[in-house]
Amino acid sequence: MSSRRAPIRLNPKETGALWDKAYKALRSALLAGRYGPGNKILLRDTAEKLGISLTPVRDAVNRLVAEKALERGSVGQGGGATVPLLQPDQFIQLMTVRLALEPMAAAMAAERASTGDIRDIETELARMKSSVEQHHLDHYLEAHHRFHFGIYRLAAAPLVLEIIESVWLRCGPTLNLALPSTIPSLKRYPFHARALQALRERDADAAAGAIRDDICSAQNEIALQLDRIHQART
Amino acid sequence: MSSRRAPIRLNPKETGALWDKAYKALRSALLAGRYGPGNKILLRDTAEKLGISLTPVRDAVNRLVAEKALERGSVGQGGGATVPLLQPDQFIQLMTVRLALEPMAAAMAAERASTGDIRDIETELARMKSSVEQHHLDHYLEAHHRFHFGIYRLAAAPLVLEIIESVWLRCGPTLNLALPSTIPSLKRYPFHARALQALRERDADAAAGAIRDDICSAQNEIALQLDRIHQART
DNA sequence: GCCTTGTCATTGTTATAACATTAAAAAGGA
DNA sequence: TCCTTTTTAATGTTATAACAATGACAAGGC
Repeated sequence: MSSRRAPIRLNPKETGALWDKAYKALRSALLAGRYGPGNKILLRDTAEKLGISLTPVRDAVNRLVAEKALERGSVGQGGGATVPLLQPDQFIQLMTVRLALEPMAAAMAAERASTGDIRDIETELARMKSSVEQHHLDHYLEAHHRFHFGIYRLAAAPLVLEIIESVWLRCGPTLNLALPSTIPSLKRYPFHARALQALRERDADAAAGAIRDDICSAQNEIALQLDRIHQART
Repeated sequence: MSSRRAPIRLNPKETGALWDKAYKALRSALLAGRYGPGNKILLRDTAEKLGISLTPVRDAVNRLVAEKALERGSVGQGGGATVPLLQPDQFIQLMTVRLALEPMAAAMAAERASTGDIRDIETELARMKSSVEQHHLDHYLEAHHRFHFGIYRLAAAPLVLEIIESVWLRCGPTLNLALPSTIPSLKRYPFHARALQALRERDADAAAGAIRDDICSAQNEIALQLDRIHQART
């Protein structure tokens, strides 16, 4: 028998806890917009889809509920967790938090960005542009996410990054709900370009300003859509 | 056989989910400082103490881990969840987030505060003062909490309030660790008084400034203590 | 003596089954 | 026909037992 060290994994992919697998599956489905606001998530359904038992799925859903990415319905037939549809004023509140945190993170990033870092951000911006031109909504959203977080990561403040991410997770589905009707045009390209330029110049104030304007612009655009949706549901 | 209906509750108080009972028990123990950083929480121990089974305790612990109020150890003998002891730089990051959110909330509060609201805040400030004079650390912490959140609640932005609260929950145990050695003097009384005065005058900028200075002052004071603690543990 | 190695106790994880609860469908009566 | 009551099926919750992983400790070889 070989030494006990060398923890050979006969089944390398099967490492890790099952609830984590369920958590990641649900989380990425949420971020990718595969679930829209109001969609129900049933424990038994999900467990069967993933080929595991109730318990780890329940753990994963509970965790997402704790992070406010999901809401729990009551038990019984109408049970299940649902993706929350934010009220317009709740949406504004989350955007207000973004407005407080993200410009700050961008400013911190501008003070530390290396040339290589900036090249990565450029890549994402280019990807956003081409995704829009080819009407690839999914690619656009993904690149948009990576553009923003590529910048914030440079702030070298992982806890701040994590809090920003949790706010994105909460607005995400609502944003995606309102987005398809308004084709993601290049309307906000100037803001992103300004942010990138500010990074190049190590100009903290300009970086913060560009991100602030970007968020404000998005907020105005989406809030209108949201109001319309909520009126229609009355 | 009697009817299956008639959901008579022999034990009316025992309604509600068990995991919620466990969650509240652990959370309030944390906020009260009964657990300090580094303390371990074992599932089977806690389950036995509360007289329930493993599952709901596990749910509660997992939720607190999701909220970052606890950290999970690995499985096995050394398992269990532990109350995190923040590294100095992590502490700074959380304070940075507070610095971004709380002055903003205070500014919003100043624009809406009614006379009755302000009277409530005054009460808490007086309570803080007398608690310090009588060296009642617990009372001081409680009043301090209520003073701040009494203000932020006036911003009428419950989601923002909730995010601020989650940051407090994360810094809480670490703050309590460093606090006993530095008697909570009246050093920061002027900041609190300035905040109150700004509320009276409906001066948003002044309110934000007072809260900002208060947080900065606390950050400087505690960061020093934290550094000392971490050096001692090396 | 010291290092390896096997065994064991401890503890989180998962699966399964019994339970409780709820909403919707079905049945019955005015 | 409509309202009330009963039933039923769907679904989250909890308990329990089997499982897996990890660290500690003791036994044995160099």
